[in-house]
Amino acid sequence: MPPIQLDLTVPKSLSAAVEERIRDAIVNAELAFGQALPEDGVGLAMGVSRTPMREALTRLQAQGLVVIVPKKGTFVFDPSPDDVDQLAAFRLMLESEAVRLGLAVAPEAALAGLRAAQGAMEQARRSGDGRAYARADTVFHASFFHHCGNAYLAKAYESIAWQVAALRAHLSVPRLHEQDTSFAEHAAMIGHFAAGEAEALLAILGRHILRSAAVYREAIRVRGA
Amino acid sequence: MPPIQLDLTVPKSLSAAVEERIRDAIVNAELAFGQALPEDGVGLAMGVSRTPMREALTRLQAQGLVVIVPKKGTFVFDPSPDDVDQLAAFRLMLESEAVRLGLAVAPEAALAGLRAAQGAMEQARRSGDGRAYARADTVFHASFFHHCGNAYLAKAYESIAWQVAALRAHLSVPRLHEQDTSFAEHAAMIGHFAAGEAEALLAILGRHILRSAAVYREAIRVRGA
DNA sequence: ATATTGTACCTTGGATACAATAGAAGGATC
DNA sequence: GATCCTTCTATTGTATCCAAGGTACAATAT
Repeated sequence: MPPIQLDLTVPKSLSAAVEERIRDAIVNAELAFGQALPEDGVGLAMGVSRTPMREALTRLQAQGLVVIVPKKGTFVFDPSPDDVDQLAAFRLMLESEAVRLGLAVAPEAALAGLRAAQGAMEQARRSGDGRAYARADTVFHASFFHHCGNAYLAKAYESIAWQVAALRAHLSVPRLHEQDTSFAEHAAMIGHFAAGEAEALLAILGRHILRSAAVYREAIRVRGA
Repeated sequence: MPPIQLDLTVPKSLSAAVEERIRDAIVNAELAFGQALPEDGVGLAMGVSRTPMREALTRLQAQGLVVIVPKKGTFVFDPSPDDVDQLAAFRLMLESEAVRLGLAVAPEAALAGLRAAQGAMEQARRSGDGRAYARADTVFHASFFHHCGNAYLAKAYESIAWQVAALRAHLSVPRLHEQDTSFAEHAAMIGHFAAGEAEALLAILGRHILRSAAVYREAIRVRGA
């Protein structure tokens, strides 16, 4: 007899719910960079008290999404152009390693994840849903880490992935040309991954990441001026 | 008239103090792997209430030093042999990149840090202070990150450095031969760093890290049996 | 007019009380 | 004697209260 499998939505704690909600708000650009987040502001609006709110903010700080200034308050992170560059460089390092490990450890599983994400991206593109495209983009890159076999590497990526997603949401200029280039690059990466051609893949990945970083840096520079 | 400049030691928050204290206890092997840390246990012994204790534990979880199980309790992290391997592989990746960046960005400053740490190691070795040697060892490796010019890379290292230190303290067999090998390797790394010989340095670094990982893995395997 | 000071208000830091849940112990029943 | 059910305890999750630090603005003295 096959084992019974039931889906059970575990009642997540309030602090976890608040954390997710605020994170969504940040990565979906509902909250502006630098926006203040008083503990009794957002929390009371959701009907929770300051305690779970504080926990949520503490964890969000660990994810780099908010900055807590002692005795002053908590604010949505506000990256400088230099931050964007450093973030991209770090991301490129992590993702390159994840690609190499994934090819060595579980190429089939990783490839399946990549193709699923690509399918979602294609669908989003056809329906013109920019937000869905961005989500699928996030899933695509996360696939490398889900199958790299190193939990620490994956955790490190998690610690910056949300910041990257937030940058995408805040600063992406919805130019169709950009999306075309991006989509083509993803397809090319899948091809190289399937063929086991690590170096060719990494070359595209590097261009891919550094180009988007340049876009974000410019957007921040202009906005800051 | 020049502006008045006075040093004032800012009293750190209770939660920060508790966090440091518990972290010290873990990395100095005062607490065993898997040891339970109820919120009202350690906290009350230090005269603080559960609130700062909870905050401290939350942050320690982000540093990988404790594991919080919902509704069950908080426990000192308890790495498996596989964890040790993954941790070492991740650490090697981070540190290799830090070395490359350090050589490119601020070689003099990094070199000064390395030499200072080496001095401390030598002194600790002469006085036979194993704990001081371990601390200096930690400082040595941290030097690469303090001068790599990438805050995200440095932060990622921080998120695992304490775990590495804890492994050292819990599992290091104080064999003099090991310390001799370690000391010689550090010296060789400084030499290669000063000469700008990245590849030679990285070769030693790889051996250095993977060898200690092998020691820790074996120690955990034996203890677990 | 300007610099300083007093003050009100806002925000976080910490403590305590209460609610909810998981796990263990113990007893009753078959 | 084993098993199931109950109860009890230990621990975390959440709410609320008080204290302390920080900011901004108005009042005041020079």
